[in-house]
Amino acid sequence: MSNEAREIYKHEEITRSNTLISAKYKSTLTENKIMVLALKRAKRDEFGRPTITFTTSEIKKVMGRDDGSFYTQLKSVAKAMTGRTMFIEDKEQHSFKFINIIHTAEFENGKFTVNFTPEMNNYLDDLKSNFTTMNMGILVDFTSNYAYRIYELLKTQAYRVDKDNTPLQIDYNLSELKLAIGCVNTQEERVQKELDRPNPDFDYIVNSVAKEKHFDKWYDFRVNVLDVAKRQINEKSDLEIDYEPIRSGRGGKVVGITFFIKKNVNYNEIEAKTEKENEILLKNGNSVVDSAKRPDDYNERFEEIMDYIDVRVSSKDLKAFLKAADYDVERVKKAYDLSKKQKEIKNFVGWMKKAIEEGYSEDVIHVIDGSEENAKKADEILAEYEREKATGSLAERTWNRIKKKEEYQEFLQYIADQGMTEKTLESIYIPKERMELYQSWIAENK
DNA sequence: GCTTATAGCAGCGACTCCCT
DNA sequence: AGGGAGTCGCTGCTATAAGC
Repeated sequence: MSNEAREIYKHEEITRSNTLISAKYKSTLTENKIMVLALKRAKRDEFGRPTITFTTSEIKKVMGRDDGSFYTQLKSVAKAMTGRTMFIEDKEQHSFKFINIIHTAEFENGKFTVNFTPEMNNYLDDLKSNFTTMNMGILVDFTSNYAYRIYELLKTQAYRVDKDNTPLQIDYNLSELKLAIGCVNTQEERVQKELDRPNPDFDYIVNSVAKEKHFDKWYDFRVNVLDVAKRQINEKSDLEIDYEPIRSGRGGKVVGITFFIKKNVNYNEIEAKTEKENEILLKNGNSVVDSAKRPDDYNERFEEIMDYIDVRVSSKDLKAFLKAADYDVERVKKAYDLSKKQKEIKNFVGWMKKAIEEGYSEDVIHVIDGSEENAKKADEILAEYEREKATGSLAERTWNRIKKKEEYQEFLQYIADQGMTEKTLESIYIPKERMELYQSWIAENK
Protein backbone atom coordinates (compact mmCIF):
# COMPACT_ATOMS: atom_id res chain seq x y z
CA MET A 1 0.00 0.00 0.00
CA SER A 2 1.41 3.38 -0.90
CA ASN A 3 1.81 5.99 1.75
CA GLU A 4 -0.76 8.17 0.09
CA ALA A 5 -3.39 5.46 0.02
CA ARG A 6 -2.64 4.74 3.63
CA GLU A 7 -3.28 8.36 4.50
CA ILE A 8 -6.61 8.40 2.74
CA TYR A 9 -7.66 5.17 4.38
CA LYS A 10 -6.75 6.53 7.79
CA HIS A 11 -8.89 9.59 7.39
CA GLU A 12 -11.80 7.54 6.21
CA GLU A 13 -11.57 5.48 9.32
CA ILE A 14 -11.35 8.45 11.64
CA THR A 15 -14.28 10.40 10.29
CA ARG A 16 -16.57 7.41 10.61
CA SER A 17 -15.73 6.92 14.21
CA ASN A 18 -18.00 8.80 16.56
CA THR A 19 -17.92 6.36 19.40
CA LEU A 20 -15.14 6.55 21.87
CA ILE A 21 -14.14 4.56 24.84
CA SER A 22 -13.32 6.19 28.08
CA ALA A 23 -12.91 5.24 31.67
CA LYS A 24 -14.86 6.99 34.33
CA TYR A 25 -11.71 7.47 36.30
CA LYS A 26 -8.18 6.30 36.12
CA SER A 27 -7.82 2.90 34.56
CA THR A 28 -4.78 0.78 34.24
CA LEU A 29 -2.97 -0.41 31.19
CA THR A 30 -3.99 -3.96 32.03
CA GLU A 31 -7.60 -2.97 32.12
CA ASN A 32 -7.24 -1.28 28.76
CA LYS A 33 -5.80 -4.40 27.21
CA ILE A 34 -8.54 -6.61 28.58
CA MET A 35 -11.12 -4.09 27.48
CA VAL A 36 -9.78 -4.12 23.95
CA LEU A 37 -9.89 -7.89 23.81
CA ALA A 38 -13.37 -7.97 25.27
CA LEU A 39 -14.66 -5.55 22.66
CA LYS A 40 -12.99 -7.40 19.84
CA ARG A 41 -14.32 -10.77 20.80
CA ALA A 42 -17.68 -10.16 22.42
CA LYS A 43 -20.54 -12.19 21.01
CA ARG A 44 -24.22 -12.35 21.82
CA ASP A 45 -25.46 -14.81 24.42
CA GLU A 46 -28.84 -16.58 24.36
CA PHE A 47 -30.58 -13.40 25.51
CA GLY A 48 -28.97 -11.39 22.77
CA ARG A 49 -26.70 -9.56 25.17
CA PRO A 50 -23.08 -9.17 24.18
CA THR A 51 -20.82 -11.21 26.43
CA ILE A 52 -17.34 -12.66 26.56
CA THR A 53 -15.59 -15.23 28.74
CA PHE A 54 -11.86 -15.40 29.27
CA THR A 55 -9.90 -18.30 30.68
CA THR A 56 -7.63 -17.71 33.63
CA SER A 57 -4.47 -18.39 31.68
CA GLU A 58 -5.47 -15.90 29.04
CA ILE A 59 -6.10 -13.20 31.59
CA LYS A 60 -2.85 -13.98 33.32
CA LYS A 61 -1.02 -13.65 30.06
CA VAL A 62 -2.56 -10.33 29.27
CA MET A 63 -1.80 -9.11 32.74
CA GLY A 64 1.74 -10.23 32.30
CA ARG A 65 2.11 -11.71 35.73
CA ASP A 66 1.41 -14.88 37.49
CA ASP A 67 2.03 -14.04 41.11
CA GLY A 68 -0.15 -13.97 44.17
CA SER A 69 -1.59 -10.56 43.48
CA PHE A 70 -3.39 -11.88 40.42
CA TYR A 71 -6.75 -12.24 42.07
CA THR A 72 -6.61 -8.89 43.84
CA GLN A 73 -5.62 -7.21 40.60
CA LEU A 74 -8.38 -8.85 38.64
CA LYS A 75 -10.84 -7.61 41.21
CA SER A 76 -9.80 -4.03 40.66
CA VAL A 77 -9.79 -4.53 36.92
CA ALA A 78 -13.33 -5.87 37.05
CA LYS A 79 -14.39 -2.93 39.16
CA ALA A 80 -12.77 -0.44 36.85
CA MET A 81 -14.26 -2.06 33.77
CA THR A 82 -17.78 -1.72 35.08
CA GLY A 83 -17.10 2.00 35.29
CA ARG A 84 -16.33 2.21 31.59
CA THR A 85 -18.46 4.50 29.55
CA MET A 86 -18.89 5.17 25.89
CA PHE A 87 -18.90 8.67 24.59
CA ILE A 88 -21.60 9.40 22.04
CA GLU A 89 -21.45 12.75 20.38
CA ASP A 90 -24.22 14.43 18.46
CA LYS A 91 -22.44 17.15 16.57
CA GLU A 92 -25.58 18.75 15.17
CA GLN A 93 -27.25 19.04 18.53
CA HIS A 94 -23.91 20.04 19.95
CA SER A 95 -24.37 17.65 22.81
CA PHE A 96 -22.97 14.37 23.96
CA LYS A 97 -23.63 11.67 26.48
CA PHE A 98 -21.90 8.77 28.11
CA ILE A 99 -23.48 5.34 28.31
CA ASN A 100 -22.30 2.45 30.42
CA ILE A 101 -20.57 -0.31 28.54
CA ILE A 102 -20.34 -3.15 30.99
CA HIS A 103 -23.12 -4.52 33.10
CA THR A 104 -21.11 -7.02 35.14
CA ALA A 105 -17.58 -8.34 35.16
CA GLU A 106 -17.07 -11.36 37.35
CA PHE A 107 -14.54 -14.03 38.12
CA GLU A 108 -15.96 -17.43 38.91
CA ASN A 109 -14.79 -21.04 38.53
CA GLY A 110 -11.63 -19.95 36.79
CA LYS A 111 -13.45 -17.94 34.15
CA PHE A 112 -13.59 -14.21 33.82
CA THR A 113 -16.89 -13.22 32.27
CA VAL A 114 -17.80 -9.80 31.02
CA ASN A 115 -21.44 -8.96 30.34
CA PHE A 116 -22.08 -5.86 28.31
CA THR A 117 -25.13 -3.70 28.81
CA PRO A 118 -28.05 -4.28 26.41
CA GLU A 119 -27.56 -0.79 24.95
CA MET A 120 -24.24 -1.95 23.66
CA ASN A 121 -26.00 -4.06 21.05
CA ASN A 122 -26.43 -0.94 18.99
CA TYR A 123 -22.81 0.00 19.06
CA LEU A 124 -20.81 -3.19 19.34
CA ASP A 125 -20.32 -3.84 15.66
CA ASP A 126 -19.41 -0.23 15.14
CA LEU A 127 -16.85 -0.46 17.91
CA LYS A 128 -15.37 -3.66 16.60
CA SER A 129 -14.70 -2.13 13.26
CA ASN A 130 -13.64 1.27 14.49
CA PHE A 131 -11.43 0.01 17.22
CA THR A 132 -8.64 -0.84 14.88
CA THR A 133 -5.33 -2.46 15.49
CA MET A 134 -3.67 0.86 15.16
CA ASN A 135 -5.81 2.46 17.79
CA MET A 136 -5.23 -0.54 19.96
CA GLY A 137 -1.49 -0.14 19.69
CA ILE A 138 -1.62 3.51 20.50
CA LEU A 139 -4.10 2.98 23.27
CA VAL A 140 -2.01 0.47 25.15
CA ASP A 141 0.97 2.76 24.76
CA PHE A 142 -0.64 5.67 26.56
CA THR A 143 -0.14 5.60 30.28
CA SER A 144 -2.52 8.47 30.86
CA ASN A 145 -6.14 7.97 29.92
CA TYR A 146 -6.65 11.68 29.59
CA ALA A 147 -3.89 11.61 27.00
CA TYR A 148 -5.75 8.96 25.08
CA ARG A 149 -9.05 10.80 25.35
CA ILE A 150 -7.54 14.03 24.12
CA TYR A 151 -5.83 12.12 21.36
CA GLU A 152 -9.14 10.64 20.23
CA LEU A 153 -10.89 13.97 20.34
CA LEU A 154 -8.24 15.73 18.31
CA LYS A 155 -7.88 12.86 15.91
CA THR A 156 -11.46 13.23 14.75
CA GLN A 157 -10.32 16.56 13.34
CA ALA A 158 -6.98 15.41 11.97
CA TYR A 159 -8.31 14.94 8.46
CA ARG A 160 -8.57 18.72 8.19
CA VAL A 161 -4.81 19.14 8.39
CA ASP A 162 -3.66 20.17 4.94
CA LYS A 163 -0.80 18.85 2.85
CA ASP A 164 1.67 21.49 4.00
CA ASN A 165 1.02 20.24 7.50
CA THR A 166 0.31 23.71 8.82
CA PRO A 167 -0.99 23.40 12.37
CA LEU A 168 -4.76 23.24 12.52
CA GLN A 169 -6.37 25.34 15.22
CA ILE A 170 -9.16 23.86 17.33
CA ASP A 171 -10.81 25.74 20.18
CA TYR A 172 -12.40 24.05 23.15
CA ASN A 173 -14.35 25.45 26.01
CA LEU A 174 -12.46 24.28 29.10
CA SER A 175 -15.54 22.84 30.79
CA GLU A 176 -16.60 21.04 27.65
CA LEU A 177 -13.15 19.54 27.34
CA LYS A 178 -13.16 18.43 30.95
CA LEU A 179 -16.50 16.71 30.45
CA ALA A 180 -15.42 15.12 27.21
CA ILE A 181 -12.26 13.60 28.61
CA GLY A 182 -13.86 12.43 31.83
CA CYS A 183 -12.38 14.90 34.31
CA VAL A 184 -15.91 15.41 35.52
CA ASN A 185 -18.11 12.54 36.59
CA THR A 186 -20.68 12.37 33.84
CA GLN A 187 -22.48 9.48 35.51
CA GLU A 188 -24.26 11.81 37.88
CA GLU A 189 -27.93 11.97 37.16
CA ARG A 190 -28.18 15.75 37.05
CA VAL A 191 -25.12 16.02 34.86
CA GLN A 192 -26.56 13.54 32.38
CA LYS A 193 -29.83 15.40 32.31
CA GLU A 194 -28.07 18.66 31.50
CA LEU A 195 -25.88 17.03 28.87
CA ASP A 196 -28.88 15.61 27.06
CA ARG A 197 -30.28 19.05 26.38
CA PRO A 198 -29.53 20.73 23.08
CA ASN A 199 -26.67 23.22 23.49
CA PRO A 200 -25.93 22.44 27.13
CA ASP A 201 -24.17 25.03 29.29
CA PHE A 202 -20.90 23.27 30.01
CA ASP A 203 -19.57 25.87 32.43
CA TYR A 204 -22.74 25.68 34.47
CA ILE A 205 -22.57 21.89 34.56
CA VAL A 206 -18.95 21.75 35.66
CA ASN A 207 -19.11 24.63 38.13
CA SER A 208 -22.55 24.21 39.63
CA VAL A 209 -23.99 20.79 38.83
CA ALA A 210 -21.24 18.21 38.96
CA LYS A 211 -20.16 17.03 42.39
CA GLU A 212 -17.18 14.92 41.44
CA LYS A 213 -14.55 16.65 39.42
CA HIS A 214 -10.84 16.28 38.99
CA PHE A 215 -8.20 18.89 38.31
CA ASP A 216 -10.40 21.76 39.30
CA LYS A 217 -7.34 23.95 39.51
CA TRP A 218 -6.07 25.13 36.20
CA TYR A 219 -2.45 24.60 37.07
CA ASP A 220 -3.05 21.00 38.07
CA PHE A 221 -5.07 20.43 34.92
CA ARG A 222 -2.36 21.93 32.77
CA VAL A 223 0.51 20.03 34.33
CA ASN A 224 -1.18 16.68 34.91
CA VAL A 225 -3.52 16.50 31.95
CA LEU A 226 -2.53 18.79 29.10
CA ASP A 227 1.24 18.59 29.43
CA VAL A 228 1.16 14.84 29.91
CA ALA A 229 -1.17 14.44 26.94
CA LYS A 230 0.99 16.63 24.76
CA ARG A 231 4.11 14.71 25.69
CA GLN A 232 2.58 11.28 25.17
CA ILE A 233 0.73 12.11 21.98
CA ASN A 234 3.79 13.62 20.38
CA GLU A 235 5.91 10.69 21.42
CA LYS A 236 3.58 7.83 20.63
CA SER A 237 0.96 8.78 18.09
CA ASP A 238 0.49 9.99 14.54
CA LEU A 239 -0.41 13.46 15.78
CA GLU A 240 1.75 16.29 16.95
CA ILE A 241 -0.07 18.71 19.18
CA ASP A 242 0.44 21.92 21.07
CA TYR A 243 -1.96 24.12 22.99
CA GLU A 244 -2.53 27.60 24.36
CA PRO A 245 -4.92 28.71 27.08
CA ILE A 246 -7.71 31.15 26.23
CA ARG A 247 -8.14 33.68 29.02
CA SER A 248 -10.80 36.18 29.86
CA GLY A 249 -12.36 38.02 32.75
CA ARG A 250 -10.93 39.23 36.00
CA GLY A 251 -7.74 37.53 37.01
CA GLY A 252 -7.23 36.19 33.53
CA LYS A 253 -9.14 33.00 34.20
CA VAL A 254 -8.55 30.28 31.66
CA VAL A 255 -11.86 29.56 29.97
CA GLY A 256 -10.75 27.54 26.99
CA ILE A 257 -7.95 25.79 25.19
CA THR A 258 -6.72 26.31 21.69
CA PHE A 259 -5.17 23.16 20.31
CA PHE A 260 -2.81 23.14 17.38
CA ILE A 261 -2.60 19.80 15.65
CA LYS A 262 -0.57 18.50 12.75
CA LYS A 263 0.70 15.21 11.48
CA ASN A 264 3.56 13.71 13.41
CA VAL A 265 6.36 13.40 10.88
CA ASN A 266 8.13 10.84 13.05
CA TYR A 267 5.16 8.57 13.07
CA ASN A 268 6.09 5.97 10.43
CA GLU A 269 8.36 4.26 12.86
CA ILE A 270 5.81 4.35 15.67
CA GLU A 271 3.08 3.02 13.43
CA ALA A 272 5.11 0.06 12.24
CA LYS A 273 5.95 -0.72 15.80
CA THR A 274 2.39 -0.70 17.04
CA GLU A 275 0.94 -2.64 14.13
CA LYS A 276 3.53 -5.32 13.79
CA GLU A 277 4.21 -5.90 17.43
CA ASN A 278 0.70 -5.88 18.71
CA GLU A 279 0.34 -9.60 18.53
CA ILE A 280 3.50 -10.08 20.51
CA LEU A 281 2.32 -7.59 23.02
CA LEU A 282 -0.86 -9.52 23.53
CA LYS A 283 0.91 -12.83 23.41
CA ASN A 284 3.39 -11.94 26.07
CA GLY A 285 1.31 -9.50 28.03
CA ASN A 286 4.34 -7.26 28.06
CA SER A 287 5.14 -3.99 26.53
CA VAL A 288 6.98 -3.93 23.28
CA VAL A 289 10.28 -5.75 23.02
CA ASP A 290 13.54 -3.95 23.61
CA SER A 291 14.85 -1.84 20.83
CA ALA A 292 18.54 -1.83 21.67
CA LYS A 293 21.04 -2.01 18.86
CA ARG A 294 18.54 -2.03 16.07
CA PRO A 295 19.16 -0.28 12.80
CA ASP A 296 17.01 2.78 12.15
CA ASP A 297 15.14 1.10 9.32
CA TYR A 298 14.49 -1.98 11.42
CA ASN A 299 10.79 -2.00 10.69
CA GLU A 300 11.30 -1.85 6.94
CA ARG A 301 13.71 -4.76 7.18
CA PHE A 302 11.29 -6.69 9.30
CA GLU A 303 8.48 -6.12 6.85
CA GLU A 304 10.68 -7.13 3.97
CA ILE A 305 11.33 -10.46 5.60
CA MET A 306 7.74 -10.89 6.56
CA ASP A 307 6.76 -10.43 2.93
CA TYR A 308 9.48 -12.72 1.71
CA ILE A 309 8.89 -15.72 3.92
CA ASP A 310 5.74 -17.59 3.01
CA VAL A 311 5.98 -20.23 5.70
CA ARG A 312 3.75 -19.42 8.62
CA VAL A 313 5.92 -18.40 11.53
CA SER A 314 5.29 -15.97 14.35
CA SER A 315 6.69 -12.48 14.09
CA LYS A 316 8.68 -13.29 17.20
CA ASP A 317 10.51 -15.96 15.24
CA LEU A 318 10.95 -13.62 12.30
CA LYS A 319 12.58 -11.17 14.62
CA ALA A 320 14.82 -13.87 15.94
CA PHE A 321 15.89 -14.61 12.35
CA LEU A 322 16.68 -10.98 11.78
CA LYS A 323 18.66 -10.73 14.96
CA ALA A 324 20.57 -13.92 14.24
CA ALA A 325 21.54 -12.44 10.89
CA ASP A 326 22.78 -9.22 12.51
CA TYR A 327 19.82 -7.47 10.86
CA ASP A 328 21.08 -8.44 7.44
CA VAL A 329 17.99 -9.07 5.33
CA GLU A 330 19.94 -10.84 2.60
CA ARG A 331 21.28 -13.42 4.98
CA VAL A 332 17.78 -14.30 6.11
CA LYS A 333 16.54 -14.48 2.53
CA LYS A 334 19.43 -16.67 1.53
CA ALA A 335 18.73 -19.10 4.33
CA TYR A 336 15.08 -19.16 3.38
CA ASP A 337 15.86 -19.79 -0.29
CA LEU A 338 17.99 -22.67 0.84
CA SER A 339 15.28 -24.05 3.07
CA LYS A 340 12.98 -24.38 0.10
CA LYS A 341 15.49 -26.68 -1.55
CA GLN A 342 15.50 -29.09 1.37
CA LYS A 343 13.52 -32.28 1.07
CA GLU A 344 12.25 -32.15 4.59
CA ILE A 345 12.70 -29.77 7.47
CA LYS A 346 11.20 -30.95 10.69
CA ASN A 347 11.65 -27.73 12.58
CA PHE A 348 11.60 -24.79 10.24
CA VAL A 349 12.38 -22.18 12.85
CA GLY A 350 15.27 -24.12 14.32
CA TRP A 351 16.62 -24.93 10.89
CA MET A 352 16.45 -21.31 9.80
CA LYS A 353 18.20 -20.01 12.87
CA LYS A 354 20.97 -22.46 12.42
CA ALA A 355 21.23 -21.83 8.71
CA ILE A 356 21.52 -18.11 9.36
CA GLU A 357 24.01 -18.41 12.18
CA GLU A 358 26.22 -20.95 10.52
CA GLY A 359 25.74 -19.61 7.02
CA TYR A 360 24.87 -22.90 5.34
CA SER A 361 25.96 -22.98 1.78
CA GLU A 362 24.49 -25.32 -0.78
CA ASP A 363 27.57 -27.50 -0.54
CA VAL A 364 27.37 -27.88 3.18
CA ILE A 365 23.75 -28.78 3.00
CA HIS A 366 24.57 -31.36 0.42
CA VAL A 367 26.87 -33.15 2.77
CA ILE A 368 24.49 -32.95 5.71
CA ASP A 369 21.78 -34.32 3.51
CA GLY A 370 24.03 -37.14 2.39
CA SER A 371 23.49 -40.60 3.77
CA GLU A 372 26.82 -40.80 5.57
CA GLU A 373 25.84 -37.84 7.65
CA ASN A 374 22.48 -39.20 8.61
CA ALA A 375 23.57 -40.16 12.08
CA LYS A 376 24.95 -36.72 12.74
CA LYS A 377 21.78 -35.14 11.44
CA ALA A 378 19.67 -37.32 13.69
CA ASP A 379 21.71 -36.23 16.67
CA GLU A 380 21.24 -32.61 15.75
CA ILE A 381 17.53 -33.03 15.44
CA LEU A 382 17.43 -34.76 18.78
CA ALA A 383 19.43 -31.99 20.40
CA GLU A 384 17.18 -29.44 18.77
CA TYR A 385 14.16 -31.32 20.00
CA GLU A 386 15.41 -31.28 23.58
CA ARG A 387 16.25 -27.62 23.33
CA GLU A 388 12.98 -26.59 21.77
CA LYS A 389 10.89 -28.69 24.09
CA ALA A 390 11.61 -26.23 26.86
CA THR A 391 10.81 -23.18 24.79
CA GLY A 392 7.49 -24.35 23.46
CA SER A 393 8.42 -24.90 19.84
CA LEU A 394 7.33 -28.47 20.19
CA ALA A 395 3.83 -27.30 20.80
CA GLU A 396 4.17 -24.97 17.86
CA ARG A 397 5.03 -27.86 15.60
CA THR A 398 2.23 -29.99 16.96
CA TRP A 399 -0.12 -27.13 16.35
CA ASN A 400 1.08 -26.85 12.78
CA ARG A 401 0.27 -30.52 12.33
CA ILE A 402 -3.21 -30.00 13.70
CA LYS A 403 -3.75 -27.24 11.20
CA LYS A 404 -3.26 -29.70 8.38
CA LYS A 405 -6.07 -31.93 9.61
CA GLU A 406 -9.41 -31.95 7.87
CA GLU A 407 -11.49 -31.02 10.87
CA TYR A 408 -9.34 -27.95 11.45
CA GLN A 409 -11.56 -26.03 9.03
CA GLU A 410 -14.56 -26.97 11.15
CA PHE A 411 -12.67 -25.81 14.19
CA LEU A 412 -12.02 -22.47 12.49
CA GLN A 413 -15.72 -22.16 11.88
CA TYR A 414 -16.33 -22.88 15.54
CA ILE A 415 -13.98 -20.19 16.77
CA ALA A 416 -15.39 -17.81 14.15
CA ASP A 417 -18.77 -18.31 15.79
CA GLN A 418 -17.12 -17.17 18.99
CA GLY A 419 -16.11 -13.98 17.28
CA MET A 420 -12.48 -14.88 16.80
CA THR A 421 -10.41 -15.12 13.65
CA GLU A 422 -7.55 -17.53 13.15
CA LYS A 423 -5.16 -14.62 13.46
CA THR A 424 -6.68 -13.53 16.75
CA LEU A 425 -6.53 -17.07 18.04
CA GLU A 426 -2.85 -17.32 17.27
CA SER A 427 -1.97 -13.96 18.68
CA ILE A 428 -3.82 -14.47 21.94
CA TYR A 429 -3.15 -18.09 22.79
CA ILE A 430 0.17 -19.85 22.97
CA PRO A 431 0.29 -23.12 20.99
CA LYS A 432 -0.25 -25.24 24.08
CA GLU A 433 -3.48 -23.42 24.88
CA ARG A 434 -4.62 -23.58 21.28
CA MET A 435 -4.26 -27.33 21.47
CA GLU A 436 -6.21 -27.43 24.70
CA LEU A 437 -8.96 -25.48 23.02
CA TYR A 438 -8.84 -27.76 20.05
CA GLN A 439 -8.94 -30.84 22.23
CA SER A 440 -11.93 -29.66 24.21
CA TRP A 441 -13.68 -28.84 20.96
CA ILE A 442 -12.96 -32.36 19.70
CA ALA A 443 -14.25 -33.81 22.95
CA GLU A 444 -17.48 -31.88 22.68
CA ASN A 445 -18.19 -32.33 19.02
CA LYS A 446 -16.67 -35.58 17.86
C1' DG B 1 12.46 -2.12 48.53
C1' DC B 2 13.40 1.87 45.72
C1' DT B 3 11.95 4.81 41.95
C1' DT B 4 8.70 6.88 38.94
C1' DA B 5 4.17 8.43 37.47
C1' DT B 6 -0.34 9.98 38.66
C1' DA B 7 -3.45 12.46 41.62
C1' DG B 8 -4.77 15.85 44.82
C1' DC B 9 -4.37 19.57 48.38
C1' DA B 10 -2.65 23.74 50.94
C1' DG B 11 -0.28 27.90 51.04
C1' DC B 12 1.56 32.11 49.28
C1' DG B 13 3.50 35.50 46.30
C1' DA B 14 2.69 37.18 41.62
C1' DC B 15 -0.16 38.55 38.28
C1' DT B 16 -4.31 40.29 35.61
C1' DC B 17 -8.11 42.73 34.95
C1' DC B 18 -12.35 45.13 36.87
C1' DC B 19 -14.16 48.90 39.13
C1' DT B 20 -14.27 53.12 41.24
C1' DA C 1 -4.32 55.39 38.83
C1' DG C 2 -4.60 52.16 42.17
C1' DG C 3 -7.18 49.01 45.36
C1' DG C 4 -8.79 44.64 45.41
C1' DA C 5 -10.97 40.33 43.82
C1' DG C 6 -9.97 36.46 41.60
C1' DT C 7 -6.78 33.40 39.61
C1' DC C 8 -2.34 31.60 38.35
C1' DG C 9 2.39 29.51 39.08
C1' DC C 10 4.89 27.20 41.84
C1' DT C 11 6.63 24.62 45.97
C1' DG C 12 6.00 21.16 48.91
C1' DC C 13 3.60 17.51 50.97
C1' DT C 14 0.92 13.10 50.84
C1' DA C 15 -1.17 8.98 48.84
C1' DT C 16 -1.40 5.33 45.62
C1' DA C 17 -0.08 2.26 41.98
C1' DA C 18 3.08 0.37 38.78
C1' DG C 19 7.67 -0.60 37.20
C1' DC C 20 12.41 -1.92 38.08
